[in-house]
Amino acid sequence: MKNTVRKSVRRKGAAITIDDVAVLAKVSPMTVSRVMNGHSKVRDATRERVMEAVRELGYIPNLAASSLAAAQDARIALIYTNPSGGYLRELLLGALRGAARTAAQLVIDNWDELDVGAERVAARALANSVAGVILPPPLCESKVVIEELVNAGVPVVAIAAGRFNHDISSVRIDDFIASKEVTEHLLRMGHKRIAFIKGHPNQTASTRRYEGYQAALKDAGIPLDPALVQQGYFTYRSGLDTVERLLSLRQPPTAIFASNDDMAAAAISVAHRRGLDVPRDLSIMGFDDTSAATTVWPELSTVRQPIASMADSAIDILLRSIRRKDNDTKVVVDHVVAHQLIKRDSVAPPVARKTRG
Amino acid sequence: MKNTVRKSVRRKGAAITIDDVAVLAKVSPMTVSRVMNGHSKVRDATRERVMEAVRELGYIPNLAASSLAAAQDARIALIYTNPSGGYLRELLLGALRGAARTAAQLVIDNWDELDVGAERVAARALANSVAGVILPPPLCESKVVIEELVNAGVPVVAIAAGRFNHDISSVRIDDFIASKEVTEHLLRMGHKRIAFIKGHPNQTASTRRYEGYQAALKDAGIPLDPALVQQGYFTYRSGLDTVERLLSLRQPPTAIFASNDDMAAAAISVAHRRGLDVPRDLSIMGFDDTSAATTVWPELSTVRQPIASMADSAIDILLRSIRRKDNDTKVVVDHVVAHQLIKRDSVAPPVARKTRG
DNA sequence: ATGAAAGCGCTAACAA
DNA sequence: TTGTTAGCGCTTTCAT
Repeated sequence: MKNTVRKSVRRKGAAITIDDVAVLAKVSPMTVSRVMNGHSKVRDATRERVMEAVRELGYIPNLAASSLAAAQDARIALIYTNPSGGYLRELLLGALRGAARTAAQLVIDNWDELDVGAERVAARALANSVAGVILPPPLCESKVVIEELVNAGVPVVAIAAGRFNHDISSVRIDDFIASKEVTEHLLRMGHKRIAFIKGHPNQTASTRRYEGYQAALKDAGIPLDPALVQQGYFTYRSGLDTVERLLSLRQPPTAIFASNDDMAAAAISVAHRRGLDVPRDLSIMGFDDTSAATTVWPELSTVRQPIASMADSAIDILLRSIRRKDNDTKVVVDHVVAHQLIKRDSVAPPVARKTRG
Repeated sequence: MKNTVRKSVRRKGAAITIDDVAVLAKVSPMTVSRVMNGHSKVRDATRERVMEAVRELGYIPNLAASSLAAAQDARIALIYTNPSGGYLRELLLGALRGAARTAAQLVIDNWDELDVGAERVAARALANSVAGVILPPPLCESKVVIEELVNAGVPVVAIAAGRFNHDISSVRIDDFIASKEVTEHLLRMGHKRIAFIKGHPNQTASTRRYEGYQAALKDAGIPLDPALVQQGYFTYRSGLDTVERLLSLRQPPTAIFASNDDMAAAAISVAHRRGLDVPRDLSIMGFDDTSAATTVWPELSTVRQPIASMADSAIDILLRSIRRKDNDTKVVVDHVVAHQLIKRDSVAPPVARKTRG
């Protein structure tokens, strides 16, 4: 019949704290803290004892307390525009995971309706309220936003920006190589007339992907046919329009490489409406491997860009430079991660066609 | 030339704290706290002064500190399986917003690969590590998961469960009414042969939607044709198969009502492949209004289920019952929110058809 | 209506 | 290698 020791006037929950563990393991709370955080300077025997107590009590550290104490509670913003399809979902999932892992506080915001002036104002306000910012395209290429943020000394990481901009850190794949590989894959299947649907012109990644396509053709000794290159905008709608045009050509392509999955999905739709079989009559490839790629029939061959883990990494990078903030060295890194060619069902060798005339 | 008062050995950032505001506003930190939290007992003049200081300093409260002090730092889990399309994205966005608003700590997890035994184990572990759980379908109908969680006394809220289960709270729309309205919309347009694609049989919402369809037909005096009712599974793929069957009927439907947007999108795809124009030759309606609805052409008429704000509400409900945990009264609520019929381009009156024979 | 004191659970710095 | 002390920024309780 032991009395509950009321340590204080307050104390709400009966949650297990570091002190409980410390008592059971017969060490100081500090040692428990060290064990939990993987600090090396703890004797193995001690560590074992602590872990045992942790397990027995089902102890889970209070993130709020630890961030507060460690002054590590960084507020990180993820600002997006154009919530294009599965892209945002991946982004969120990754950022969330990173935030949970590091006890960072994630602030998500949408700046869809902002003009340049409003963007500047918003960026300035943002700079005052967060310790770091994650910028997916197309925001990661907004001069005013970056300028405001950088001037305010807020570390920024651009996700999937297409290229490294030395002002801010970036996490990206090599869009050029990836795109080249896609084209080469199509080439290897025997395609000669490969159309390309460009992405939104305001994004560098679009350019890089186009360059990859060009490079592959050049390597293969195939001249680029301007009629086969169409300007898209990463939207499903723009895919619809451009593919219409492509398939109305007197000499239509046997394969279409769209700069993202949404436009590739649109290509399938148009092909079907015209009575074409995919991939028999027309091969189609996308880019990104978002959920759109597997929500169409046939499923899209595409390039996997690991958005989620890229967002996760972005948080690490941000946190590193936030904590180093005392030093005067500005840390800007360019983190290039591996992409992966995903072969599904939207690509096949071209069938021999009756030639006109 | 005043000296910086180094309050302590530590102190990392130069973040603005409640004390800074208090000094500027010439009040105690406590009053600032009250103003920030909207407590009523503050004189208007005082409140004004504080707000002024807050604005001038750009003060933003430290969530970690406030949750710690208020002992309000609840860890809330959102467990999902079947990351079906835009659904998860909405869910995340809403939950995130709610978590940020309330300083709850969100834990996201995927239980896709778990069998019943593993689910039970996972649920038990979960019960020990979080203060509340949000369960979207189909998990919100898992007997073992709910049982473990409820037995452990962890408050749970089911999102979009289709009906209220008195063991746990729920946030949902009225699937029956919504579905009835969809069918009535189709009926009003003049359709008589309306096919229905059921959702996954393991989800009550599927049943409710089917019942709404039946009720509308009955009210209109139209007998239900079993051939027009197909079993789907909420996946794009299942939509493909069922619509194939539907359109191969000797007397095909003039309209298809799919239990979610993914299957409706599949319907469009199949229609196009068969050379049918949507909506001229075939009207199609979806359900949920996820991103899939606007990532197809023509854009889908559908029912908007406000998943994001439902997730947001779920956090409130959870928090309320977590804080009330001291009391012995268990709080279980059924929160039904409004849905909305969204008319876009996939529905039109049926064209007169040549009758056979 | 406002303030003072105390402490939420944890960890950085320093000491031993 | 381990413990002690002080305090992160905020809100509770209690006093005024």
